[in-house]
Amino acid sequence: MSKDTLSTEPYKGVRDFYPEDEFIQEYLFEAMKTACEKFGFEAYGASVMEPSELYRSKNSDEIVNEQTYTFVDRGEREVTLRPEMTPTVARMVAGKRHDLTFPLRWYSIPNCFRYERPQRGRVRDFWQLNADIFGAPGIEAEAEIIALAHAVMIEMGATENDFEIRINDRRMLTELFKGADLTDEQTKNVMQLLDRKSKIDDFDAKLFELVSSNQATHLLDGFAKAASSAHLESLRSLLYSMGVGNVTVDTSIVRGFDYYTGVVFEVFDTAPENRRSLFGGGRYDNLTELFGGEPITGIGFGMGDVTARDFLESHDLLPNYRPATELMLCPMDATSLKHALTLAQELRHKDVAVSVNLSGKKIGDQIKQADKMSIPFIIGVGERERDSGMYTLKQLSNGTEHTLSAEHIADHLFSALG
RNA sequence: GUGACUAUGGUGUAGCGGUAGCACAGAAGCUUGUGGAGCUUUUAGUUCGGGUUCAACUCCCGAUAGUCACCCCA
Repeated sequence: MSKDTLSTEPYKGVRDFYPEDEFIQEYLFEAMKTACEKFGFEAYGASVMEPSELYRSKNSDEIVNEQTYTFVDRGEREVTLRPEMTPTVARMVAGKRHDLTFPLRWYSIPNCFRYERPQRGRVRDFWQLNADIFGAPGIEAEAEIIALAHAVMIEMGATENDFEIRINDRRMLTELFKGADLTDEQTKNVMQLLDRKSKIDDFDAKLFELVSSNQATHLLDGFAKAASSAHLESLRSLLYSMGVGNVTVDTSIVRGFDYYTGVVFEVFDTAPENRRSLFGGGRYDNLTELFGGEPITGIGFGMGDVTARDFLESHDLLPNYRPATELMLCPMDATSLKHALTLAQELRHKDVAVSVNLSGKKIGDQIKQADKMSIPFIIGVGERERDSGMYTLKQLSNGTEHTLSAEHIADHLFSALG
């Protein structure tokens, strides 16, 4: 490998999806899509490029988070590849607020970009299911969103034993912080500490470093008492009645520190070797205010493809690869190749996914290729088939063969595939 | 951004301070209409750059890349 040849490695932190990988990816997206549509959500989409202003904080000119891909275009406009979908959907909803019918149920599976150091569960180009309900302030919307998150997991083949949904309510914290008389700065720091609580073992000591001992005592007392709230208990019992049984209240769930204002939740893997947060979401009330007008309340979640994939892998839930191609025609000579091309068209009209082997190799090698590609059926096409119009459909998985006329191939193949 | 660990054909792996092996994959051939196999032949490698040494894939330093953790996680 000399230095003047190009590397075949993808760009740092991004992935290639070879057919086997793409197959899993499509399986994930299909599960997400199926669950969302069962819940009455409509799909939307947008460009990966957004004006950088969308990610600037209101007060300062700085990008809210430095971990973005940002560039200047030829018209001197500053452009950012979306690091998340929520500002985009807030922009879209705010822009058509008078035309849209609320409450709105929308979902999308966009790819997002973050300039971060890659590691397990984190890449620079990832896909994320975003599902949100806008304009429904009640507990029922919260139940629907959490039930949807649950349904996505179930759709991917998980059982309730494989994961756990932990819910909390930020309003409990807001009141507690008010009671302890925390400054905004302290609130932010305590939130961040709380978010890491399960990962560290000196939570109390750290808390005393952040706030005065009176405040810390007040907070710790509050954390101990605030095991739940009437709202959370109602939500949990509502979800239970909807068949969502693996919900627990966990007052340490805060979801980082951003726009969440009410109920927040996080989905955890219950596998002992992988007890981490898979994804989460919550209620946000002020997201559309950047665009003016009356605020629109929203609740939603985002589920990344990387952690979803890791979850399926560790629970042995990944689907087995199956190629899209159902049948390969294996011509034995040049004349048969032309014949195979017309036969292929005939079968394609009947919705069979047909490939014609163009290698010119011997029939044995062609079968080998089909087998390696996991294509389930082959038909050898030679002089005998051309003359008789009868073809032998061979199923490679078990070696069974059936000799059929062209018009019966499709039906036979589909019934064998099930 | 900080740190730790790793780096051998395309892939997965041995190995030793003194000629780099193996398996799979790839290519060619034998068998010529059911042959998915077998056999033969063959292609292809020590990440890069310094240093120590008579001699470095091996030891040391640096770079690069990957992995993992921290940070962050919108």
